[in-house]
Amino acid sequence: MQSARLPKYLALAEMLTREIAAGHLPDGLPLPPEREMAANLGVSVGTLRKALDTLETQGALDRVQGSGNYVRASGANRSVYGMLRLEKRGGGGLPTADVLSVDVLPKPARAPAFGPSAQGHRIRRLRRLDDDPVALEEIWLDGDAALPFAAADLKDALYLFYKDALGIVIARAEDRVGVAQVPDWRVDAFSPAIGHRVGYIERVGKLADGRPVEYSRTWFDDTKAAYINRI
Amino acid sequence: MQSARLPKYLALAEMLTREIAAGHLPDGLPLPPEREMAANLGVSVGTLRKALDTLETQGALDRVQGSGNYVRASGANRSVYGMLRLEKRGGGGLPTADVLSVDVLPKPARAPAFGPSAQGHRIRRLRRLDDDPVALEEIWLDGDAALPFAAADLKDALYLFYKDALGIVIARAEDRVGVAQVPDWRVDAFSPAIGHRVGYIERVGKLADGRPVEYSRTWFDDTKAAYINRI
DNA sequence: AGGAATTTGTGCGTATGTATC
DNA sequence: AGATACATACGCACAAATTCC
Repeated sequence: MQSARLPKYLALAEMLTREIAAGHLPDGLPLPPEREMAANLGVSVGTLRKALDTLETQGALDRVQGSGNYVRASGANRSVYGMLRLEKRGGGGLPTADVLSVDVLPKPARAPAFGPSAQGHRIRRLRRLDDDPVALEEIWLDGDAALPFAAADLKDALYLFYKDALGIVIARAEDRVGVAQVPDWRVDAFSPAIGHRVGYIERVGKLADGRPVEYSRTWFDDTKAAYINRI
Repeated sequence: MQSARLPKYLALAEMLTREIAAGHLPDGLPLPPEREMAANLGVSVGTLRKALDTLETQGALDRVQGSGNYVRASGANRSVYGMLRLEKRGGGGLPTADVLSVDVLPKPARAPAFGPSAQGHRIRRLRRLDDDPVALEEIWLDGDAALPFAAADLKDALYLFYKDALGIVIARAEDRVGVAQVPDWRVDAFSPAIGHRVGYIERVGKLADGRPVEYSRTWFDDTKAAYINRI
């Protein structure tokens, strides 16, 4: 059961979000008219509009009838997207993810603090770039926000789920980058075997007021993907 | 400056939400196929789909490809929609609202408790049914959640704003229904004059755990609208 | 001030893909 | 395997808001 091809409008939205997050489209920049833009991108206006709608709900775009579409590259967008950013070794790559499991469990023993609760929500994902599996990821959210959520809620864009459903906006983060052993819950699609040493990132995500709310660990196949920290 | 006509797809979404909230469309009910439904309602499939998309993001509908659209009338939907529910005297009516002001102020003196802060966010609205002004409404949210929001964020569907932007889901509420004088901030469109006695509702909205977070007062023109408490 | 041009929003119809039954 | 039903994608026409002259 392999991750289905991403619809064109979502691929477009991801691409545009990436361009904005990377600073290639500066804040306030008016995009070309939709018809023109659609022609340049080789898609219909309707498809482009669905992508732009997605950007707008992310807060990355202002759409003004009669005027134009304006980039909003302010703070949150960039850092939220920057969260756990992976790229292909040559750069780029369309990010997707398969959610492997979602559970509520006691927090892991050696984890840094990320909220008051003793429980945490654990999400495990297989991350892909251009459909190629490149990393395993384990994300912990503090259990105090007793929001029930299912794997179905967690689509490709996790940062969207954070912002829209949970109201969480990760403003800052601290990373520790190193090497670690592939965990024992590795899945078949991910190449490196259990116990092998691979690139490893440990991250604590914090709200604007500094409170830590998220803890994540990522094991990546560094023959395929590179980790880029843009925050 | 009168409230603009609601687009067809939003009017449809409101109508369907209302039907679900009222219990006319029970939980689990499969809707007719989209083409058939669109034909019955006299709209195009695309327009219907935009409305159904809205319902899905509200959590009031499950859309399953190849299978059908299924009503989800569980808890939150109904009570959230039931919040401050007004209908025309004959029943029904398409609800909209003009936001008059949004401020942060000390909480009113004789208000019941609704959160720890001494400050509150006050929202004043003119509520309409089928564009006809039927009620004045004043909503207070606890000021502790220091979420800045502007009038632009408060569209017709306040319950959507609560859920999506603030993460607040009103699970229960206590009402006091009676008669009171029209407040001194009455606007011209609302018929009864300041000081006249009209239908009045005072409500405290509570989270699932019982904590009060919202306090509202509504003065309604009971020659035009009736108050329906469905919780 | 006002009208024309530009640009996004809404709505419709249709064809094709894909998941489910 | 076939039928059914939702998902995606395209294209067009008109409305509404803004901008420009």
